Amino acid sequence: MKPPPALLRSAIAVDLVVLTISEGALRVLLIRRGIPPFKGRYALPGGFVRDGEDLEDAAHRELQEETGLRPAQVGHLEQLRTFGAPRRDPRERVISVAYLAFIPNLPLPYAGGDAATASLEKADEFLSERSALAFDHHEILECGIERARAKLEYTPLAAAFCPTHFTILELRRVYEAVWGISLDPANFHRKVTKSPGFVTPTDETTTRDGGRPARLFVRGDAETLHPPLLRHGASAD
Amino acid sequence: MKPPPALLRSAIAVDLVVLTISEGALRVLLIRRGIPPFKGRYALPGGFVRDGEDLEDAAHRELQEETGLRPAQVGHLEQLRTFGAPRRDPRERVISVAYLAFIPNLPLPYAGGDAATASLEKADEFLSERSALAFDHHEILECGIERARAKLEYTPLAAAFCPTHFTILELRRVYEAVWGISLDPANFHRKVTKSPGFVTPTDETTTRDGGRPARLFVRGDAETLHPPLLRHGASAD
DNA sequence: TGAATAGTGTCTATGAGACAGTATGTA
DNA sequence: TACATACTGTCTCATAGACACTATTCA
Repeated sequence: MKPPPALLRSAIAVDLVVLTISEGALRVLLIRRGIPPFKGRYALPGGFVRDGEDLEDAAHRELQEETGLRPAQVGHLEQLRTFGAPRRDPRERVISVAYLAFIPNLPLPYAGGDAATASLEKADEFLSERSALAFDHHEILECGIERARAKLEYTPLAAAFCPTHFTILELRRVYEAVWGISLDPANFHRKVTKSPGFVTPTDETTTRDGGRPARLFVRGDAETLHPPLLRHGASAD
Repeated sequence: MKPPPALLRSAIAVDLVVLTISEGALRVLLIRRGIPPFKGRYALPGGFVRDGEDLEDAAHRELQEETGLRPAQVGHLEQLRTFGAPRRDPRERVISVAYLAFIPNLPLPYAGGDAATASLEKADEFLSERSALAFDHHEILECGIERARAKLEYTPLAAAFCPTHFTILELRRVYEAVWGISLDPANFHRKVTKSPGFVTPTDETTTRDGGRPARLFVRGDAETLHPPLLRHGASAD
């Protein structure tokens, strides 16, 4: 008789890929590690799940600890994937449930607590440098950005990067930053305003983007776009 | 000073949503539980991750234990989502990483070991009966089937339900079973054969589906379909 | 006035869907 | 021969993309 194989009992973490648009670029929230391993290296924010705490609650708690954002201020939060390779943390085995968050371009309320070293960095710089991040965080970041790019195709979640009232130009800038391409303003305008449930017009306008006053919209109630807004054929910038 | 909150240490499980097509219907592999809790109820196959074992390896191991299928015989395996609500298992907290598998319509080699009670059941029957499954397995099943339906739209993974050599009719039957609709044979044929990397023709034909001999195809090398094959407009059966 | 953006019109190319029609096997 | 399925042709409609054009603000 073989002895039964030892079952795993492990710590559970949540890691966060927090994305936002600022200065026309897709940015990701990173912290600089103050302790080994990977001391001084950038890493995704995250932490351990507590006894009795739901996974998504843990993600919201960590997000609030790092950014000060309460759940209602987060544009979108979804589970991304779970990373659990045996040696992904050199100290001990950790199963990490990664979450993906979209937040509007806000002045972050504070950078207190663990977050004294948190900053928003350009996503493409960390995508191209494979070993700039601690642990397996490069793989998690890749996974999160690819998910974000795909979600913009078939959901109206681009609006999660915008303030509650936004113009079509501001929405287009989200697509251009996330996909890294430029889109035709006229066709984009028609597509978005004609897509049922994508955006809802208000009777307000703004001139904050310059030029002729633009109508302000709020998020629609659709969960998916039919038909989708495909990046495939779009012209590279 | 508050005491630091207790961190979670927990068992890690993998649960499997194993889908296949047989007799024209989408079916899911279920086991009948022999022990409490939920004794006698249907459940998704699954088990605990071992010390030092990778998550995907654990999924393959469980799949082989339940079905006898070696990794190479599995059409497709991907991580689905992680379920970790505090009371999802009434005995103790378990974090379960769910996987989704597509397997061809094979006579399952054996039903030994844990799998003495395993069977392939019609998916839609268990989708509509919310409390027919143990634990939160109904939610996991819903998640898996929705993922499968979506994946057929923008990937060539329908072929993962087929034997290595298949006809366009057989591929269409996969779509019809998973989406629960009927598709126009002529348009489907053109769409699939013209979509780059979806299927690769061989020089063999078969008459196993009746009628004029049909060309046999093998899976192409594309990972995604451009443009996708959308279920949106398709006519309900 | 010119520069900038908003928003509409319109032409073309592409693909989906409906469905007719031809090809080639089995019973 | 009847039939079943394979596959192609063709028509119509919807949408994407290119791009011209008008509208409305600010400097």
